[in-house]
Amino acid sequence: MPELPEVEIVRQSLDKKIRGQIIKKVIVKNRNLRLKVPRNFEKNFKNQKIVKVDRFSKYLILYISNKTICIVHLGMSGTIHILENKNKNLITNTSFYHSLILPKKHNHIEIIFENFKIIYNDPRRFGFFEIIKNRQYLKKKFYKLGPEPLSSKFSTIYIYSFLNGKQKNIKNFLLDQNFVSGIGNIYASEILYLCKIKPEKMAKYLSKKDCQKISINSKKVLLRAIRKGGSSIKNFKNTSGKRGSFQNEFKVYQREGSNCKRKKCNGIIYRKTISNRSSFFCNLCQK
DNA sequence: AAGAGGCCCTGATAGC
DNA sequence: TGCTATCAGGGCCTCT
Repeated sequence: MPELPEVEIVRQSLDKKIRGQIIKKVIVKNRNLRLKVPRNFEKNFKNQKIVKVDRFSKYLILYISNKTICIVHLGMSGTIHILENKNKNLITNTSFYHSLILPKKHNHIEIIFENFKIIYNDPRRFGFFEIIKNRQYLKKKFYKLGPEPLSSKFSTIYIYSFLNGKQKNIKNFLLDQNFVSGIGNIYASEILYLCKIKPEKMAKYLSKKDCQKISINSKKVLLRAIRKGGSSIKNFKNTSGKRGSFQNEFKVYQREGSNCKRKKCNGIIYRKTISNRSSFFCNLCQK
């Protein structure tokens, strides 16, 4: 569910809240996430300090004082909530993913600190928590993934040479984490709109200029989304104004049947299923 | 090797 | 009201 900007917003608020804090206890209520939560998971955290909350692509990386690393992936429906001790009903709303009311079901993991606890909620259970004992393994795990779209490695040359001769549409490539890591279904559509490239265009037909547009617009869209606090699609009940607002700026995503936002374009936004995922695009200005 | 498709899971919504 | 079908922001595995 969350793409790079949303995970980054969670990272920022989580780091602010738990960096330097000591974990009193961990409770796992359901181990059946996408990866089975291991038996020694709780023990690994007890009385340890959170050194830092980092991120690569859509993965959160928790550095623990005992030199282990906890990787968290939110999957499609994972959310993190912060529950303060003083007032059992108060949930700190530090990012768009935090609702003021804790969901009743699917609260799978609790990490308890002295004055508050963080709760991992995930109805679909596509997310996971993984403990990593050495950094070499972490490197190995991320090594096979493509560069982040925000990094300088995601350059015109990289894109052009990677896609050279590839018999697959560009939309699929933007979702392919081995090509570029962190873009998901919403931002893939938004990026291609800004590039004026239709999602079904075969990668091998992209010019260098197209690749340059992809490099530039990926950064542009994602950075703006981060500044706007990410995109909040689900309407949480009783959330404060701290939800993300990038959904208000979508040019194509979920705008099927609406007019193209480009001033001189009379196009209509279409939705088409490509490889089992929805793609949104303007029928006129994206070629 | 590259590319297509199925699958993991629950919940919200639309249509009959 | 209650059924069924479809869709949802991800990523892995298998088959060709």
